Amino acid sequence: MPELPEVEGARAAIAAAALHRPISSVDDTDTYECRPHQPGEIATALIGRTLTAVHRRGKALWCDTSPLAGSSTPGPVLGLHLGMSGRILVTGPDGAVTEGGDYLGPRVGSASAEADEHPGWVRFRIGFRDGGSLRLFDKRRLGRVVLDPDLDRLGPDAHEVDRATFAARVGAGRAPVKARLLDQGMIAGVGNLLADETLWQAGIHPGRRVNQLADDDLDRLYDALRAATDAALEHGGVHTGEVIEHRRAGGRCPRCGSEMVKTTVGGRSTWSCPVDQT
DNA sequence: ACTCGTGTTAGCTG
DNA sequence: TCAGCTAACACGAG
Repeated sequence: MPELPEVEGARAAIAAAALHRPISSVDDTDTYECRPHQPGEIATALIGRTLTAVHRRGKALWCDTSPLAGSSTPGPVLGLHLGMSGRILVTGPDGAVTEGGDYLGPRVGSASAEADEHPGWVRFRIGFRDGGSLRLFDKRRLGRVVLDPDLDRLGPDAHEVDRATFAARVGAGRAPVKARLLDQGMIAGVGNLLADETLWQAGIHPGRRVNQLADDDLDRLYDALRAATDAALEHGGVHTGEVIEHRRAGGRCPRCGSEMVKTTVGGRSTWSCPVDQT
C-alpha cells in the first residue's frame, strides 16, 4: 500500500505522461472518494484545462491546472491521495499505460490489466481530448480526490527534511516513537511498513517514548529513515525493506535470528526484534 | 462467517 | 489546552 516511495512513483507517472493534455471529460461520480464535492463539480472545474505540474509532499499529491482559453487565471489545484490501495494509471493517445502507486506483487498482473477486469475499482477518471486518460484505481476505496486540498497540516516531507528539523519535530513530546513517525503533521510520508523498517534499522524499539531518546538515537533514526526511504525509492517500494518479509508469525530477525514480536503501537500492527531494538 | 489491514481523521480522554 | 489514543471509514483478502 502506498507510502512515500509508492506515491513518488505515482507522481513520476503523472509528470511523465499526463501533463499539458487538454481535459475533455471527468468522471467524479464516486461521492465517497470525491467528498465533499457533488458529482460534476470537479468535472466542471477541470474540463477545458490541462494539468500543468504535479507535486508531492509525503503521501499527498496535487496538480496545478491551466487557465481556460482567453484567461490568465490558473485553474483550481487537483488534490489526489492514494489511500491504502490506490494506483495512478495514465494512458497515452496510443494506449500505452504509465503507472505508479500501490505495489501489486511480483506475480500479479499490471494494474492496467486489473483495471480492465474490475472497472468498478476505477474511482476517478480524467479523459483527455487526445483519447487517453488518467485513472485512479483503488480497490479499498480509501483514496481521495479533492479540489484545492488543505496541505497546511502536513509536516515536511520525510525524504526532504533536514536533520535538525527532524530531531526537533520527532523528539518533542512523549509519544511512542513509532506513533510520532506515523504522524503526518510532524513528518509526512512514513507509513506503517516504512516505520517498522526504519526503527529496525536504527535498533530502536517502536514503543520507546520520544522523550527517552538521546540525541544519538535521533541521529541514528534520521540516518535509518533516509537509508530506508532511499532503498525503497530505488528498489520499487517499501515492501523491499530488509525486515519486511520477516514481519509475520514465526518470522526471524535477519540480523540476530530472534523471533520477531508483534505488538500494537499508535493503533497499528507493529513487528520488532526483541533483542536488537531497545 | 469473521477478522484483519501498508491510510486518514473526528472526537474522546487524561 | 494539548497531546495522544480509539473508533470509524469502505471493502477486499485470507
